[in-house]
Amino acid sequence: MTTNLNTFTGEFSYTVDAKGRVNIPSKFRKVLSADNEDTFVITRGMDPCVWVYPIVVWQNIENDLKSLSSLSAVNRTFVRNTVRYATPLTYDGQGRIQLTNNLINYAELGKRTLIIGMVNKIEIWNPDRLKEIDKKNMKIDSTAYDDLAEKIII
Amino acid sequence: MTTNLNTFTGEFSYTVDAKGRVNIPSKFRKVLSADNEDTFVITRGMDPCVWVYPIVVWQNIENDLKSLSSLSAVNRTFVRNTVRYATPLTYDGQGRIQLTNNLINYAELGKRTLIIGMVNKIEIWNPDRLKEIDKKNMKIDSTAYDDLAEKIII
DNA sequence: ATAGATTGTGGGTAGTTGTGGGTAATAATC
DNA sequence: GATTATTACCCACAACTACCCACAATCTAT
Repeated sequence: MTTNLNTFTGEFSYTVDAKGRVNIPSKFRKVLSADNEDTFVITRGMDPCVWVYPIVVWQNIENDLKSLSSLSAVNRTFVRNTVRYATPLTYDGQGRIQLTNNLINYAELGKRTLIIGMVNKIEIWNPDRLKEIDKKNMKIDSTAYDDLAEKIII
Repeated sequence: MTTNLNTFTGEFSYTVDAKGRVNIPSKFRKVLSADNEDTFVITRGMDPCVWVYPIVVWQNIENDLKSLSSLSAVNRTFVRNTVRYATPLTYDGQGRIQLTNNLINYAELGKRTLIIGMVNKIEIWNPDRLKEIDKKNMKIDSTAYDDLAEKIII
């Protein structure tokens, strides 16, 4: 395969079982670089969903955060809000990760979930919540997209 | 797992028992480097909470403090306030540390506490105090926060 | 088209973790 | 020096978690 490592695309439908476990799509597991050692970091997304980072991607974020001095109140708040809900975890023999109750509640996850590749991370959604957000975003002024168009050639 | 050593993330709810002991979450103990020899330094946080450093991380802070000349009154005050309440301690067979009364009073800790990983250190909070600070920080001038968010891509 | 491998889902079990309390050793007080 | 208070170490147990096995559905390859 020639796809970029640690890069995720596509949408998949999976179930959260009674123990709070979800499968990471096999396609995603296959593009993980070996130095991840089957480990992710899960945390709150900016939208009401769960964000899943390969550990090597997350470690870059951590290293950036380490450079911020706690003498500044803004820095303290930023670090706290960023890492507060972040949990590292390895997937089991069946390729599943164990979600935390905190994150299940935050993203209002039920049995059926949508798992979406977001290039450098993965999102886990309650399908209904995603539909709501999609509808809301339809109304985004298209000039916002125009700004992006200058940066990204698609 | 490949997680960074002496690096803490996540939020956990624990109890302070009648003897003033709190558990250090097992996930935190597991990422401690061996040269810590199960030892932390606890001290006053800049916010109303207790800060817990792995001893090897604290030693770096001490070294930085040594570089500050005592000719400056600001330096003297800063050094004094930083190390004044710092106490080294090891955790017991069950992974608990014994808090000092001074710090319990300062952070107004009751039975229920929140333990938060702050990357290079750990914070122990009274949940109510943290809620207050969270609320206050909502109103923080967001330009400083946005500057940070541009530097650190999450 | 069929056999074999892979993948998603469910459940059981043994070990770990959080919490409480007890006892011995140490320190403090009179 | 005797008594009390404080601290350190050990044991117990319930709740939880990680790991293992099972199996049906899907995909792959010959």
